[in-house]
Amino acid sequence: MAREAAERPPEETLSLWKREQARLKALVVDRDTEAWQRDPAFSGLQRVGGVDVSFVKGDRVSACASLVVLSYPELEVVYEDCHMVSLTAPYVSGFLAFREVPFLVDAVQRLREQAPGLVPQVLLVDGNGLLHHRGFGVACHLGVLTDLPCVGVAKKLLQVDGLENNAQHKEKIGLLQTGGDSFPLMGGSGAVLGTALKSHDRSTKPLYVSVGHKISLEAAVRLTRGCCRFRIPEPVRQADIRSRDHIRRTLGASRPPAPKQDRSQKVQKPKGGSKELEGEGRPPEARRKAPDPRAPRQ
DNA sequence: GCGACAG
DNA sequence: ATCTTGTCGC
Repeated sequence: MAREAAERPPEETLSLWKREQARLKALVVDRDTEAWQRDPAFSGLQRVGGVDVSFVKGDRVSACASLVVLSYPELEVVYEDCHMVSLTAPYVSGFLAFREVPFLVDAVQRLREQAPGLVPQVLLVDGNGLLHHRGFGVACHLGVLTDLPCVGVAKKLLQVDGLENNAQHKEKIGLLQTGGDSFPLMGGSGAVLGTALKSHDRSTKPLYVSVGHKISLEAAVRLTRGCCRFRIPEPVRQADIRSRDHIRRTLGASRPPAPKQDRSQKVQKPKGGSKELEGEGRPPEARRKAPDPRAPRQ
């Protein structure tokens, strides 16, 4: 039971998945469709969503899918939905959507039913959009299935279509100066597949932003930048933090004995109902608003 | 056998 | 993805 969530799918399944990706790819809209996307200050944008799926260590099928909605430009969480799910597909590079997207679509559906007024105007997705083996990453997949504008935000460069995380690439990264600086990721065909973005002043590793659905790459990059308090855009970061928290709470009660790790030295647990973290430990120049997302000065 | 490999 | 403590800096 549920072995399919752990084993690599047979080639036949991958073929079917590729056909599905090709079919849905024809429905992707890679340009701005909303008025706020064209506005220099994104005026009209009020809600940005973030999705993520966290996993249970040592369990190949249990996971927590989360969808959060943040106000813009304040970036405060106004909606949260964490749901434990049973995975049916394994992770295979290039097919991430078949593992995670069904649960994210479910979450969007629940939101549409329970709080239509809080449905986000755009979703930031952990993963790639057009920057993908077949030009149809998880951000495109979720966008097409929900008809919501989506942006792909990956933490690592997916090396496809000639893109490589080599010395030259690292050199360009080193040239990025301040938050908002970026450079295009050009595929072998000459088409720009995405953008490497320094999401804030002190961040060594860039974010790899690409179009998911119903948004232009330029707006996608500006929006991502506008959602960053730290390196990871707040919507995705909150979705991640909360889904992991949900797992801890859910597992904490129904989990065997703690493996009793004996560090015959130091180490002591806080042990209070302390909830630490969660954005309040922010830098000196704490912001009330997101950084001005207007086009990079150059 | 070796390198790659979003999450 | 997951595990994991401290540590250095603003």
